Amino acid sequence: MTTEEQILQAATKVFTEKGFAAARMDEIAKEAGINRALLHYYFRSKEKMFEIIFEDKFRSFFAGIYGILSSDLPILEKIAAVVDHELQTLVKHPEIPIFILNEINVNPERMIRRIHREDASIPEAVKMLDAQIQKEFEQGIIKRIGGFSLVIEIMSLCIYPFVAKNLIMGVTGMDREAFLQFALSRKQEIIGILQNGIKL
Amino acid sequence: MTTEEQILQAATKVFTEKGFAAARMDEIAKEAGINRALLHYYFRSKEKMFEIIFEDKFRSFFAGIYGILSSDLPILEKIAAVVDHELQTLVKHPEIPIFILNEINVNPERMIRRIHREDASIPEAVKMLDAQIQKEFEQGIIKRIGGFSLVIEIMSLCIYPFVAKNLIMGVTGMDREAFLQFALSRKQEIIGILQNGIKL
DNA sequence: GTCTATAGGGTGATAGAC
DNA sequence: GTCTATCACCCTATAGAC
Repeated sequence: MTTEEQILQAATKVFTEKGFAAARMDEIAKEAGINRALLHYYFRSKEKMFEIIFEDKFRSFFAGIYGILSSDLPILEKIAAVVDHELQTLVKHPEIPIFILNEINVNPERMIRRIHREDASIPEAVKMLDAQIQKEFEQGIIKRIGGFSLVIEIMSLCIYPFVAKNLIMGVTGMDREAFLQFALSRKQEIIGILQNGIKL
Repeated sequence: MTTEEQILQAATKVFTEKGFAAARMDEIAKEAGINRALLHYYFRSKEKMFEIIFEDKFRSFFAGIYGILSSDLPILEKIAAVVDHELQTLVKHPEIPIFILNEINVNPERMIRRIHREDASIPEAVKMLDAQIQKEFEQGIIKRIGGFSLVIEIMSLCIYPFVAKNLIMGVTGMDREAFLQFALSRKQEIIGILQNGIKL
């Protein structure tokens, strides 16, 4: 692994654990096993490093979802596919949600600007979903619901446990492994709840 | 309002907006319209101030839920009551979830210790819920489900939008008022989804 | 109680040797 | 490319006047 990759890996760990404000360049350097000055040699500033990592995490989290949302699966199957994909991603990267959501919270304007620059596809995906729901509703397959509400419900059920991961682990005494297993075990339950909610 | 109250109010605002690490004593002092030194006169350190505010927020968020969870309402009504109470609290204090969850994330051990000291009632509430579900299941009223899963599902559907508040507002263009209205408007939908999930 | 001034320590960033 | 040394700033906390 190159030094640059070592640094990025270390920085990813520290930034996702502590957030931008509490992260220390010194800790990143130690984690990477190199000197503090070298971080600046490769990435110039803490801010630049953070931006690279944030965009990478943001993309890796939302990539794939649009593909599924805009596929031509019938809505009930689409729900199952999105939930499946979401939980797979979350189990692989359990730290992403709180990392992204917290940074957006600390600095909403900057983060929203960045997201808009990166990715204007969320509103479009919701529109397409609305159209599909309308169609299947007219065909008498499902209830009429809002595409946006549906997306929020899917996200809520999938993502929230990961946002509250440390609270859940602390309260129940689960370790990391047990938590991930618990999160995955809810898949069919979540899909069932969502499908029940829109089936006639 | 006394100086102490002014400080607490200002500190609450800054801590909940920025989190502990990014919050600045100077900003709190300016917000309170007083001198920085006075913060230390009243509260000694940033940490002490934070602890007071964190515990207050944590309590005000969970207070009331146990009462409802351990009441003798049938489970379907209990769900409606919890969701109603939760959304009321969230609309009044929309900033609490990400504040609490993020601080737990940055410093899990310390926060979990504090929570255990404060409040050991979550596991008990879950146990009682399990017993009630078992009873109503045997009476043929509802499906058999896990009390813990149910609690997670309620929390997910109620809390997640508030955790993602700034993302949702940024992506949709809603302002604060519109967001709160949207969040409240989901109440019946959430209750319906949850009740459907356990009705026979 | 409230202020000004400043100590004291940490943190991001840079200069310069190798 | 990688290091040591150091700068310059920021931030919490305290001392001391009023």
